[in-house]
Order: sequence, then structure tokens, then C-alpha cells
Amino acid sequence: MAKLQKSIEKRNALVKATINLVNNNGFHATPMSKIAKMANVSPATIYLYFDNKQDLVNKVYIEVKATYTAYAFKNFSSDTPVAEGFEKIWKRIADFKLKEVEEAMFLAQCDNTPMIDEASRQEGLKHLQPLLDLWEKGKKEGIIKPLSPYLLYAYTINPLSFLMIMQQRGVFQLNQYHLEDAYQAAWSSIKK
Amino acid sequence: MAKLQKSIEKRNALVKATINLVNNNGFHATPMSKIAKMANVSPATIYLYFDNKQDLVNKVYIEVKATYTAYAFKNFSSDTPVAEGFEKIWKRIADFKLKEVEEAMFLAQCDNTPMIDEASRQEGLKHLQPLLDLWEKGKKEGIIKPLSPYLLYAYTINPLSFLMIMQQRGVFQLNQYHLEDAYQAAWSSIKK
DNA sequence: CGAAAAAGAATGAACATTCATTTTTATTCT
DNA sequence: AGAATAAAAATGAATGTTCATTCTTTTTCG
Repeated sequence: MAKLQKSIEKRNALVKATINLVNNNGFHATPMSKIAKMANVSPATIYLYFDNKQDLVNKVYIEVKATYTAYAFKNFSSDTPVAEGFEKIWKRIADFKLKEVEEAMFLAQCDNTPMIDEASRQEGLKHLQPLLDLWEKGKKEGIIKPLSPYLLYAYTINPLSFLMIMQQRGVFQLNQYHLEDAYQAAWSSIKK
Repeated sequence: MAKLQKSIEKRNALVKATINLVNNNGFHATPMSKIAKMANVSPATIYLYFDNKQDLVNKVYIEVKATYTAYAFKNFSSDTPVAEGFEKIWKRIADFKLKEVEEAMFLAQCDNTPMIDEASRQEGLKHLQPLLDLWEKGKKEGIIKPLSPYLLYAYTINPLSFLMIMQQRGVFQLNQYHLEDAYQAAWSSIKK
């Protein structure tokens, strides 16, 4: 008898096409037929890999978010001193957004629209825990201001999304100088 | 012969319905028929007020953006000292996002997706000039760091959008204490 | 050879926009 | 003032298209 042989390349092509088309046209303006065409696959084939359109976009979201956080926390361990850990993570995130523009844009769009299931959103949030823990530690040690994690996030990590969107739209060219400035601004806003 | 008498109430109802439905479902998942129903109007009537769906959403965007900036710059004049002017504007913006949650959410979604025409986007940006001028003045006077306006925006105004979305999703309850903290964080990140 | 994978065409629902009529209303005429 | 009128405003019902998903058939490969 024959064995399973679903092609991982096809699945990857589908994920990539989804990211690209959703970035340029939004979720509801990207038909399955176009995703299929861009991935060089028949529309029906998509349904061998995903239950339906919503499932496709949910899974892409979770996978990209996982890649993102894995990248962010590379070389970080929970015993790194707070200031150093924060700088490391922040700069890794900046790096990701600069290098993986497509993925980052996709996440930004998912996070700002009702495109993703609430469940998948929660799932994506979990991965951020190491950063929350670091902030908790920083507050206990009196190194950073005693602010809510949402404020900390809003003033340190989130601005990068805005900068990236401006860059993507060609309004602004983000470079290493800007990133250093941006890091200083982020740190100034939360350090005690 | 009779005169024009298109109802301003109907138009307002359409604008309001559009904001509400797009916030909850996204642009492409809100059919004209639903907008019509929520505004108590026939679908055909929408086309007496707007050319088509894209025109509708563009116009709503520009109008809401205009309301927003008018609110932000109320009681601000270009001869206000930099620090005071910044605090005034920042707090007005925070106020707007807290009080006009629907409008603010709508803007956030428009600014993070390919939902709006590039032309309408530009149009909406123009209104921000007073703030850019204030920053220019602040840099000249050595009061704020010599950063690009996009960095300044990213670290002072934009975080509010993130906080508001978190609040809207029920993850986080934004109150006056948080706002004072947030203002301090914003100012710390850009003052020299 | 046989089962899974892939394909392309078919299906049916949803939707933006238009069309043919009806309703409203501001003005004119008595 | 009140009825008549004509044009704009509003409507509900078509129209034609687009699209997600399914069905049937063909291809691939262990």
C-alpha cells in the first residue's frame, strides 16, 4: 500500500502566498483561487492542507508568531540581567522586523483587525511570556518603572510596528542609526 | 420645481453604521446590505450619497481623521511653549481615544491595512502638521532629542493605539492613572 | 497495483451595483 | 391657504459576478 506524501514544499508555498497576498490586499480581498495560483497549486489542493480559509489564516498567524518569538528570544536566558536582557530582546525584534518585513507586516495586520479568531490570538500571545517575566523581575529590582505590562509593551515593542509600516509604505527609510535612537527612546521611557 | 433635500441624518447614520460594522468585521466582511440595514435605509440609497463602497470608506476615513485632529489641536496655538504644547496635544489625543473609542478603532484599522486609497491616506496625514511643527521647534530649542518625526510619533502618539486596542479587546482597562503614566513614558522617551 | 494527492470543473451562496417604481417635498398656481 | 406638479430621493427587486467549497476524475508514487 502507498504511504502519506503530502508535500511540505506545497504547504510552504501556500503559507508564503497567503502572507504576500494578505499583506497587499487584506484577508477578505484575497481569494483562495489567487493563493492557489501564486503557490502553483489547484484551489482544491489547499483543502488537503487546511480546513478552510479561516483555518488557513489562523494557522499562518500562529506559525509566523512562533517564528517571530523564537527569533526574539534567541540567545536570551532568564538569568540575563534585566537591562541587558531587554536590550538583547528589543534588538532581536527590531532585527526581525527589518529582515522579515513580509512576516512582520502580516503580524501587524492580524493584530489590528478582526481577521484572526480570538483563540488563535490567545495562542499567539502565550509566546511572549519570557518578556513579561523579565519586566516583572525589572520592576522587583527597581530598575524599571512600576508600569502595567501593556504600557511597557506599548512604549518599547509596539512602536517598531509603526516604524515598519511607515517604512513599508516608503514614507521613511529605517536604518541602523534610527534603530539605535529608537532603542534609546524605548529604554528611556521605561527605565526608572 | 423642487430643490435638493438629501437628508444629513441618513448620511450620518450611514457613516456611523460603516464605522461600527467595519470595526467588528473588517472592510471586506461588511456588505453594503448590512450597512444599509443598520442605517435603516435601502441599499440603493447608499449610492445617492457615495459613489461606491471604496468611496464610502475613504470618505468616512477622511472625515473621522479630521474630527480627530480638530479634537487634538483644540486650544493649542503655535506660540505655546514646546513642553506645554506637547502635553496638551498628547492628553487631548488620549482623551479622544478614550471617549471616541469607535472612531479611534476605525482609524487604527485603516492605518494598519490596505483598506484605504493611498490618496485618502495622504489627505489624512496633512492634518498632523501642527504637531510636526511643534517637534521641529522643540528640536531647535534643544528641548527634545533630534529624532526623525516618525520616531517621535512612534514613541509618543502611536502607543495609544495599541493601548486602545488592548482595552477594546477587554485585555486591559485603561484609566486616568495609566494615562498619566503613559504620558510620562511618552515624554521621557523624547525629551533631551 | 492501489491508495493518497492533486487537479479542474461544477455548484451554490453572497454580494456590489443597477433598474424600474414609488414616495416625498418644495414650489407654483388658483 | 390648499391642491397640483415635477423633480429629487428613496426603495425593493433584479442582475451579473465573484468566490469558497465540493465533486469527479486523473496523476503520482511506494
